Amino acid sequence: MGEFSAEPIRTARGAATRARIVDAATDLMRVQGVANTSLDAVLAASKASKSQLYHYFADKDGLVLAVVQRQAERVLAAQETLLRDLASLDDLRRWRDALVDLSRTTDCAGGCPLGSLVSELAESPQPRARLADGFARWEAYLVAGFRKIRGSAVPRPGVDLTELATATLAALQGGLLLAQTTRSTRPLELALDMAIEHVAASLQAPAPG
Amino acid sequence: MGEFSAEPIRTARGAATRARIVDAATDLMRVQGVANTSLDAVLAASKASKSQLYHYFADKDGLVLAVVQRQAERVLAAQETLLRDLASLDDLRRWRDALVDLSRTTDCAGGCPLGSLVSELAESPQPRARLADGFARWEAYLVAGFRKIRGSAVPRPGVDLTELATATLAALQGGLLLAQTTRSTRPLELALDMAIEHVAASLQAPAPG
DNA sequence: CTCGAATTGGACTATTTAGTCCAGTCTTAT
DNA sequence: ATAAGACTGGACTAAATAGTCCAATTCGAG
Repeated sequence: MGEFSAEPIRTARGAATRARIVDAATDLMRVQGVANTSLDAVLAASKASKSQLYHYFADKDGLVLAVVQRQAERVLAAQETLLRDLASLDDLRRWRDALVDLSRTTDCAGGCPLGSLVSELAESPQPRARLADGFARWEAYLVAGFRKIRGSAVPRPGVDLTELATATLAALQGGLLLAQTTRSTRPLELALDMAIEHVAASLQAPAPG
Repeated sequence: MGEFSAEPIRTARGAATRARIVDAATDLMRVQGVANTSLDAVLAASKASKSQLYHYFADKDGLVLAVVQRQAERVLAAQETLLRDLASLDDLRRWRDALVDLSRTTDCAGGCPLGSLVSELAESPQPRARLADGFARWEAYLVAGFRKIRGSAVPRPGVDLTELATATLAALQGGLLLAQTTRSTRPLELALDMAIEHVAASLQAPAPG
């Protein structure tokens, strides 16, 4: 308990083995869920052995923790790319379109790789904390973008960019969840459009009067 | 496969047994997840025997299907009560407050009883279809409320009440997911406030000019 | 009451699963 | 080169789990 792995890594070979296991587990748990992915399946997919797995992880919970971390890194890296140059509302709309396209190409299956982990892991303290951290970093990317969108305009009083990002991320997550359920990108489109309108209205100059 | 249960129910006693099993399974799967709830645990909680379970359900998938149905009924009954008399934006805000309070009293744990089932079951056709149906009925309640809010006002062109309901439900689901992750009701509040503003703006008379 | 059908109890099986263990191989630093 | 220790292969165990089976009990209609 409390350790990230049973043993620290001493060699590059060991690090590669560990990464191979985590990557395979991340892929499998993404499509099958955490509880439905057995360690044997992970070992088969990563061509590793039992002793390798238990050399690097204390138990399945330890592996799951690493998987959460890995999935967060994947999602955040993708989002960082999409959001890095965000500087206008049109850029935000292009971000929306990219997410919708991404969802469409996977037939809306799977939902958000990070969001899907929540219902299975949110009652376990350590995974929950890492998921929360992942979402917080995601929000930070949005906040940075919103700041650039607002630019040098007069800040509208009472508008908190962090809260704007939280609402936007909620719309995204809920949109993906409904898209996954209905197998249609429409809920995602509607939710993100609502969020973008909300951002646009909030970043405008104070209403006259 | 394809059957709701292994056997039709012939007596009231049998119906009661079946209901007892489904209720216990629904409770357990709500807090532990579907995959992490064993049939033995369901039987212990419902004080039923193996043969009773397999008399009424073909297999675990059959039971899960009944659980999805049951959970949808529970959630929709609660929402129907909350949304039945919805006729104004202030009523909508009270609905928001009720959901936030509900989330707070459970310490934001568990998320939405229906939404939490999505990530575990959305890749199985029958459960997914029932979840989609549940969300559709939920949206219908919202649409009915929005129609009353709009009342006899001039309909703003291009506003689809169904789309408004979808976006609102997405905000709710995403808000609950983030609330569950961060153990704070704040994301839920922000997401629902955004949705309500969006509804208010959409149901207003067409902007002048 | 009585028979056939519905219902029930619970032992039993086959499989899967997480986790253990140890002997053996590779790496690295000296 | 060589020893210490990192790393690996895979057999093994104990527990949990889904699902089977049949004898026993209860119910409802006549």
